[in-house]
Amino acid sequence: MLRISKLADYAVVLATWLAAREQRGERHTVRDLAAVTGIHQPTVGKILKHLARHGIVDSQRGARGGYRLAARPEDVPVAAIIEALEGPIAVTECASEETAGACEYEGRCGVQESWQRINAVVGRALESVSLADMAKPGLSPRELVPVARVGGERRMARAAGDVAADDWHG
Amino acid sequence: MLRISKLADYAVVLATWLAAREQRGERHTVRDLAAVTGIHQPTVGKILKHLARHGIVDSQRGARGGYRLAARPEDVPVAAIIEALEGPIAVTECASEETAGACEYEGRCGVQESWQRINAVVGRALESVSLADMAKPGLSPRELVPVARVGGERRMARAAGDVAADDWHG
DNA sequence: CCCAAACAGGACCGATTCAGTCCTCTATTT
DNA sequence: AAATAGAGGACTGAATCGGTCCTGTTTGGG
Repeated sequence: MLRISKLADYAVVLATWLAAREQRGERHTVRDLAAVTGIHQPTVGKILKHLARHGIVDSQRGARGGYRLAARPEDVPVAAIIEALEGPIAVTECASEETAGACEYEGRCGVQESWQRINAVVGRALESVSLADMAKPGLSPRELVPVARVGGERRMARAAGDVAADDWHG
Repeated sequence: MLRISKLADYAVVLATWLAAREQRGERHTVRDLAAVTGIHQPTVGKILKHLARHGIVDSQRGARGGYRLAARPEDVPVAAIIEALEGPIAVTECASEETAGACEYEGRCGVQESWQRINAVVGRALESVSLADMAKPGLSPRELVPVARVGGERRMARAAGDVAADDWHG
């Protein structure tokens, strides 16, 4: 699967919603956000607390309090949202600096360095998409190029970059 | 985390090992592979059965049997190994065609299309790295470019593609 | 000054998923 | 025929995760 957690998924939805109506710095309460997104209120609360702790949203307590985005939507990469909920992005255990050394096969598996590079590619893909990008769908919905599999020819150079940078803002 | 399963991780290690000594089509038994990689024998067996069912390795039963890679290492993307163990790569539930429609928020979340594109980027990153790439570490270990986070400037165009295609085979 | 609104922080449990093992069957070689 | 080796699937213990709840603390309004 290589899937992000549900909480992180919800977090992106919530943050994108905030990004879409980031007007005059208005705050939105957990109750309101739960109502408009359909996500259960306690879960919304938990997620926003995480985002606030990581400086992605700005919170205010008390009556008339609530949350709003702490930065401009263009400046908040999706990767930051995911990391706020799940910690550093690491496709394998040995791919991140934090958990490197925890693998018992380290040193003799021979693929650690390769994983670190794959991880960098994935991380940058997520880093290259902002909340502003998430909020405006439908720009150049170009048909995705079919990809060769086992036994096929050498594969597309730059394919990842094409989608991440060109397609998106094309 | 955004992490692949341990089984998929082991699978890549095993397949890479096979790729590294793909000579004269020799076969390797589960016992031997377990011995050289340090992974427990039953686990190695389970993984190779999955890889065989997906046509990634070629198996032969009986005395003098064993496994070998079914294609040239350059033609086997890491993505194929992961998919053999975990199913289609899908960063979120709504990102893959198979499980699309299972999300109760579908239609009103507004980020489904964006996720599908992110998923395509990640999938291609994994598709662009072959077992041959995994087997030869150390080619152009260029320092990774630091990436701007929340509040930073607009980010690197083509970064993902640079790493996936250029750095790796550069 | 007090009450209500709203977030902060963390404990907690139930369910799901995953890793790992085992058993039986089939195929191949000697 | 016997030994070797994979095929296929069932099963279980553990770890993780999603979701809820409870108790503070802060803020604004009457």
